Amino acid sequence: MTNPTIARRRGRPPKTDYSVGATQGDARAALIASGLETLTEHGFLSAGLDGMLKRAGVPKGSFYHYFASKEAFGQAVLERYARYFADKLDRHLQDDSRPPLERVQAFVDDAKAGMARHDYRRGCLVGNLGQEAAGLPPDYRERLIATLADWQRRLAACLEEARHHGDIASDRDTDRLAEAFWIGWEGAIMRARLERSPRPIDVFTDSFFSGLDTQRQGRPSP
Amino acid sequence: MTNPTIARRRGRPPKTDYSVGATQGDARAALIASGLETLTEHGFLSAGLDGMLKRAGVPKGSFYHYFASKEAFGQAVLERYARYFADKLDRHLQDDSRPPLERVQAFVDDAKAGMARHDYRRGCLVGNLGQEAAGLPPDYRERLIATLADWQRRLAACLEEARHHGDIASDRDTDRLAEAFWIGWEGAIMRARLERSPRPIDVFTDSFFSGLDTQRQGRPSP
DNA sequence: TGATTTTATAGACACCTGGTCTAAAATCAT
DNA sequence: ATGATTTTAGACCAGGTGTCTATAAAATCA
Repeated sequence: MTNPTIARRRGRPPKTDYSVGATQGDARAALIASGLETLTEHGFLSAGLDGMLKRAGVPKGSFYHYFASKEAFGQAVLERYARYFADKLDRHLQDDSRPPLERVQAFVDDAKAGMARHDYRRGCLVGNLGQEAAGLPPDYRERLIATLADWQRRLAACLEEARHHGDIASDRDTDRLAEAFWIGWEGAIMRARLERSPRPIDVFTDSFFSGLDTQRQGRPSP
Repeated sequence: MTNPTIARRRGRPPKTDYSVGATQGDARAALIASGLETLTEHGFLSAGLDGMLKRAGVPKGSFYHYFASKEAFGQAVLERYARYFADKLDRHLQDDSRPPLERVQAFVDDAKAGMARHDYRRGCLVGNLGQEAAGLPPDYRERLIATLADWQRRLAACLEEARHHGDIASDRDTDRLAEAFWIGWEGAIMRARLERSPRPIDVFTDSFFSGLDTQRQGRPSP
């Protein structure tokens, strides 16, 4: 429990009590949680503040007390999403109780279950914002690129383990493989959402895994 | 040809000859061309009519003469894009002067050049709208799915040729390969736009081609 | 030719939504 | 009380979509 007799804070008390549930006492946290749901579903530009405020139970007037602007809010949400996702990745990819490639599959299954749980309405926030990048403030672009690079590093480390484990052909560049994974992943998430089906994710991951344990071949030359 | 014997109606005849690609006096064609540019860049929801009207040099009053609504306009643009893209696909994939897989690479190079020409600002309209599907009228979803299925058929036919040609392992399902291609393709286009670089497309296509000429292997079991 | 009918252009305007900001409310500290 | 601090209410304004009325253009009818 948090301190039972909370020292009453200065200032006007918040209208609603956020001490319930996961959003411990903080309208700001409630806003970010609400933003996560809305932004993964609708993206940034076409998402209205009103909906997120209502979902969080925070009055409109409060918004600019917690965030400088909608843009700043979006960045806060993105930051939180990146951390959440990186944690999920590590939880699976560093699970030493399984061989490396099984960990990757475990992550995929986890993500698939998450999409099904929300009826394929929510996508990847990075994918959503990436598609909107043209209309977003420039700092978003760097953040998105950096986030994908971060995920790529984490996956590459696991693939490198798999390579030493013999599950990936020794001449493959695991960093490039990880890069290819996230490129295709975003496409798969988008398509799964469009078709409201896990199939695109399966088709993509099957394709990815099937290309791992073979020596590199030539491609059609120009 | 257009129907030859039509009882001549009274009144000013409509300018319905929008078969000419150019914008010669045809406001409707100009609007769709303008919409193509804007929607491939910004998507549908966050694109304003005013910008497209201005770019087309057509006043607002004319817009609602040609289209019932922004939604109807978007569908017309999507339809045109789908045709344009399917034509480009066929032009490459049915080019009997080259072996099948080279045709695929030729298409990729064509698309890459197109992206570079527009400084990586424009993406794939299907990908853009797909990501926005949550906020779009329901008919869009079906259209988008159908369009991707159409592209998939065209590509699968070419891959099937490649299989008979010996460039794809005989036990591979070319339809599923084509499905995987378009899943990853949309991810690659999105990422290329984000990074303003052709690299994601290269990474993806390399990965795709390298997985073709090998027998199917097992994947990490569940 | 002039009247009539249909098509196309023109842009102002109504209406709504959405992001932003200022002033005030509600409480604690002195 | 007075002042400091935190939160909120609601006004404001910009921008978006869709509508409305007026007008020009192009063809046929009388």
